[in-house]
Amino acid sequence: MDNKLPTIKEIARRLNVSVSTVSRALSDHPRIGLRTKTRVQQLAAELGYEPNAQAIFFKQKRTFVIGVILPFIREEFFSQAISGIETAAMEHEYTILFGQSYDDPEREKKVVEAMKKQRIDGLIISLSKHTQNYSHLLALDKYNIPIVYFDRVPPKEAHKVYCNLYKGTVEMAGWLISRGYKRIGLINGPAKLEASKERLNGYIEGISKKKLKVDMQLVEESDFSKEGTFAAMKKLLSMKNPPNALISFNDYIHMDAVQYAQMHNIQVNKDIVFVSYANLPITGYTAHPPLISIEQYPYGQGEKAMEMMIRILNEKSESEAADSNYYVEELAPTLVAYQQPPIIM
Amino acid sequence: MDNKLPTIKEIARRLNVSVSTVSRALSDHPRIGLRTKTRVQQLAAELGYEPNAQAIFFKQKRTFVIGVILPFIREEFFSQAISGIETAAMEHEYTILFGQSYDDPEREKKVVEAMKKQRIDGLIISLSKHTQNYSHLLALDKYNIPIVYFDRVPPKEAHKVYCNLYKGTVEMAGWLISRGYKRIGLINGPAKLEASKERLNGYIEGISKKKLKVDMQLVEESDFSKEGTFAAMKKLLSMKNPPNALISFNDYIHMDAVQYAQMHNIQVNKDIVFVSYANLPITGYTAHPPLISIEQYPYGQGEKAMEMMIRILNEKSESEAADSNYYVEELAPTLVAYQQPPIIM
DNA sequence: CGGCCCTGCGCAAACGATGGCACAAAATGA
DNA sequence: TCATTTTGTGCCATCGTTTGCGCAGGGCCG
Repeated sequence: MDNKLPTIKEIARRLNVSVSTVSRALSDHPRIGLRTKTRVQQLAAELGYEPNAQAIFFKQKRTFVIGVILPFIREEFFSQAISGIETAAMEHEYTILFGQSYDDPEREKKVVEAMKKQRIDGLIISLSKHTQNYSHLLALDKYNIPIVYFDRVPPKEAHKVYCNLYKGTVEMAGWLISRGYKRIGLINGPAKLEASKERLNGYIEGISKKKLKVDMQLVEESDFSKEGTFAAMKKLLSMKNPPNALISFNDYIHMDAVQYAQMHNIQVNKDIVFVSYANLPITGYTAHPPLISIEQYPYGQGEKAMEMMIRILNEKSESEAADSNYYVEELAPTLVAYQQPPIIM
Repeated sequence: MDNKLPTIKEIARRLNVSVSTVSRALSDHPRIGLRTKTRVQQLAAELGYEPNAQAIFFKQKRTFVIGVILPFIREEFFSQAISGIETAAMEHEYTILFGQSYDDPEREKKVVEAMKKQRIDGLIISLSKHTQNYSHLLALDKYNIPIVYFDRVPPKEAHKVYCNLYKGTVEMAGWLISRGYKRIGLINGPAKLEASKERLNGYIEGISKKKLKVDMQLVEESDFSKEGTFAAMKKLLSMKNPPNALISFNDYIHMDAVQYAQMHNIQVNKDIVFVSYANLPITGYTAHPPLISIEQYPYGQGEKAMEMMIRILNEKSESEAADSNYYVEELAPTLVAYQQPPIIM
């Protein structure tokens, strides 16, 4: 009944050697005699000894735990991202402490604090949409906990991995225009979000580049709710000259927009061509996936973020010295076509 | 540059008191004088002292970390489940160590071992589909790490939370039959899975109960791949007397089955009525969601699993004594109808 | 005024493992 | 044969925190 876990002490006691000898024998220290080493290792195996990581980490001031905070794991983008993170972590013997912000800065703060308490070695985070204040994240600095941002990254200097959606949007607009779609609508997110600005700027640049003029009436905002998207669609569809192509902020807005269009007898991808960001597998099951999508490589972003983190941690332990420069990895998004649209004009 | 984190020792040194006094002052011990207490607390606040959870947990042999292992976080069922788990955990100041098995027993084992190394306080797991050997999980017993199984639970005695899909399937078959659908197909998972057995037994019982005879030709298996499901569909549709209703193992198989049907000019939910398990939100965006679904409350299951875990941990610390009986929470699944089917006959 | 209790605090052990240093015994070299 | 090196092992401090116990000084009671 005395389920005493075997410790290094226990082994030492039984073998009548000191704990340090056992410690060294187990880590194959060259100064330990072969006989002793064998005896120790045998008994350890027999007892099923496993080092107490807690104790080691405590002494070494590392936990081999990386915190990961995402807005919503239920969004496929993020569930793929965390899979990339996890896989990279396992390869390097790190584990993942998980938390969601639900796009709520308060919750984000709480989660960050809980993780700080646990003394994670580093934090990988995709910011909540509404995070403006970074104090909870800056507080990690004091604890020497590096942060790698991914996907939803802050504008400031920092370690980060992200897709340049500005460029992607420019390309997407160009793609549509070159196929004859000149009235391109955009259902964007709330204007103050970085993610919205990127898309809008890309949209404007993409259209201007083709010598067309931008009609801001074709740009609407959604607050990401179905109602918000429906309202945006209503405005767009009630125009005298409605769009014949529509860029949606992401696949979720895309799906709601399609739903609205269908309810109003619009022929999806005929009357209006729908395109979107993300390229999530689920859209493949929907009746009308976006005609083209901007692939953002969530798995790859996650993987890269984790690898960046590990690089940072290794450098930190190598040299206490200055590491004042930041790693930035910008991925070029790719246009993925599900099917060819009719070329008009 | 000496970013020394404030420790209890540092405070003691500065205030010329002993560390124990500081420790007690911070935890509001009654034997510490008001003056000292205030001085300590003030300096602690000033230095931004935060207790090193690592150290405390190390001493107390608890980490306040619960491991969570899921097959695939990208399945919405599981992403909802982990949200329930996380929320319940936060309420009780626990954090979540996350890992996926990808339905691979080998990987599951690795993840379990990594978590054991981290000395999690408990493990919540939804088993990999193919896990037959429980040795890696039984090994946790030695470390006094309790396990709560959820959703995919083992047949043996254990702490568990799950939906009784046997009952759900009986109901679902009855529902179909009472609306005139008497040739009910079933695309099940591999026969050796517990989850498949439940469904099959429910299917048989549900049909027999209505005094109909079971036609095993209507039961096919899929290995969960699109190809597997397509093959199953092909067999079912090539029957002389094909089914007019189809139960799919889960929403993912359902979606593939619908896709196959559409490719073969079957009128979905007319020629054949499709029903499924899970009731995931994404199916709402598909062209043909299942007509009815068995709601399995993933969020609730997750929440309950975490609460059960906390109960177990609390009891363990209260009494070292026998806790030989297991908690089992069986949820009754609910039939959810998206739309009414035509009643035939 | 002596014994007793309360108040306020410090000492030190403990948690599990690591690693620098010391030291004895054995081996080597001159 | 003695000095020196090598080899194998033990001692002890350390990480940050908690906690049982001890002890001094003051107040109270009889």
